Amino acid sequence: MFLKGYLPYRLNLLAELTSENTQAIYRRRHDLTRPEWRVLVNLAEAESLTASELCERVPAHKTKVSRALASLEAKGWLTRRTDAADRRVAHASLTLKGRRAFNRIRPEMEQATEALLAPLTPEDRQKLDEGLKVLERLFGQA
Amino acid sequence: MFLKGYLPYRLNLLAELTSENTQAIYRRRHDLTRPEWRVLVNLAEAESLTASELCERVPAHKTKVSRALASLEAKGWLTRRTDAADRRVAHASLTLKGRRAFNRIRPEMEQATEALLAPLTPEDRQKLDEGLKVLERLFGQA
DNA sequence: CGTTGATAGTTACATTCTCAACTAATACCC
DNA sequence: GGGTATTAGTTGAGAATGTAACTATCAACG
Repeated sequence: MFLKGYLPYRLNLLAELTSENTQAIYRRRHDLTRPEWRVLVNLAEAESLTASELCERVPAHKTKVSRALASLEAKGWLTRRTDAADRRVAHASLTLKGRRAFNRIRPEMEQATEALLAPLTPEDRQKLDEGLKVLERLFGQA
Repeated sequence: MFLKGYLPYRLNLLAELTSENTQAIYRRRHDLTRPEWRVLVNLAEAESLTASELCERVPAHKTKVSRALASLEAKGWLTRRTDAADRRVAHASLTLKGRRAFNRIRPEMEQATEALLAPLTPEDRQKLDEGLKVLERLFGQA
């Protein structure tokens, strides 16, 4: 069958299957969209970021980032202060509440992924990683 | 950084990057959604399929398949006839017009993917394929 | 038969995404 | 400086998606 050997199809399908468990965690259990979750992760690792910087890192379109920031701000998980030198720019950083939320969610996410990959041998994991690295190099993500 | 080594993130990102070119083809150039495109492919390879069969093969939720079928039928690319024995069931099959459309789009899709992967050596491709197969076996898709 | 429960597929509603237009602030350049 | 073009970020309209409810048909069991 055509699609079965077709790279974009294979990747999309595997991405969906792999994301099912983890999505359930941030969506259902913590009421976050994927952009919100990713913004949270990036802010947790960066002290403070502007919307543009988040667009690059997430990565996502600016409208998604903008709405994710607004939603997380409404939750009280982050605050924004406008840059003194360039008043178009706002620096977002997690509040204590946001940091705690991340620290609660992160291990749940890691556990879910580890549970999913539990049946894989170290050799399998190695092969998987190498395969993905091929593409990451291709896209300059490596 | 946490996400960079995180499998669901890596897969989703690679899937998105890989799909960009090909999506542009079926979306912009041929005005098809992804479910529509996948239904088209599956019907092109199967003579005739019910909505349920398509749900399994695409794979997709029945609402997506239902809408894709309705849309492709409106385009005149497929017809449906209700099963004689079970009148809940409808068998969809491509019209000549639908078949021709698929034959037009398919090589464009293959070319786009091949262009994307052109920089990869045979060893790279081998590694990529093996990595994906690890996951496909995990999910029983192999 | 007739009631109850399952199944195939569609429809409705709420959420999310995409894309374009918009506002506000800054940079460029004569 | 004053006009024009860029840039940061937000908002709005329409498409696509997810979830649940719905219709129609069939199966099972008394």
